Amino acid sequence: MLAYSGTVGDVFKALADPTRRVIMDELVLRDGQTLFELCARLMNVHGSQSSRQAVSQHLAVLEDAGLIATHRAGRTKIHTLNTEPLRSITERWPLDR
Amino acid sequence: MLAYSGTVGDVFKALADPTRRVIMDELVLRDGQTLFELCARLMNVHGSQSSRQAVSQHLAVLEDAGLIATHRAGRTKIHTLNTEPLRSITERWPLDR
DNA sequence: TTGACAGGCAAGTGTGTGCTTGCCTATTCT
DNA sequence: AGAATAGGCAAGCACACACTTGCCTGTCAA
Repeated sequence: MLAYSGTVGDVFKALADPTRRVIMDELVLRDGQTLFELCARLMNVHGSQSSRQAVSQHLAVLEDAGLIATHRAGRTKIHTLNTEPLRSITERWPLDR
Repeated sequence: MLAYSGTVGDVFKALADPTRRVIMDELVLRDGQTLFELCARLMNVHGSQSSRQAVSQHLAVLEDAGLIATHRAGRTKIHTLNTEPLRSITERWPLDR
């Protein structure tokens, strides 16, 4: 039971940023990472140079769009991928013509 | 054989705008429309209030992203939908987990 | 309890983007 | 030929957005 307030447009706006797409890629590789883990992996694995605050704001956008879910574990925050909103894309504009 | 110069990110940026999504919707309903036809239908059918120039610029963005193809017919320009770039979305972040 | 760790909040900045405005080219009709 | 039609080009404006900066809150270890 996921509770996110994103509209359809928020999904596209969220994915319009290249850094946020890389975050999605990284969560596909390893789901359930914290903010610091994501920061380190974005730098080392993906060559991104985003600061912690920048990544944090990107994660907030992705969460508002419903593309990731979060829950706190102690002093860390676990980010989990949710690709379900992407389904509406191919449903809206069918691929087979 | 479609020739468009759009990158992956252009597809998302193109779909991040609500007016452009409505244009896509309208082209699903009735493919191969001209600029003026699209302007009229956006106003009457979809309640949009975009000017001719605004719609024209939106169509250019969609064409750069490879989401529509165009060809001239006399003094009109026919816009044809192409949903193929959308396939890369679900391929990049698979839906079934 | 004190310090380090993980993250959040809010204001300010600079670039990007959607839209308008004004004028231009090309094609069709009478 | 002349006028109307269909669309293009380019400069300017206003707002949105990504990012920084600085400081604050909560959690764990010593």
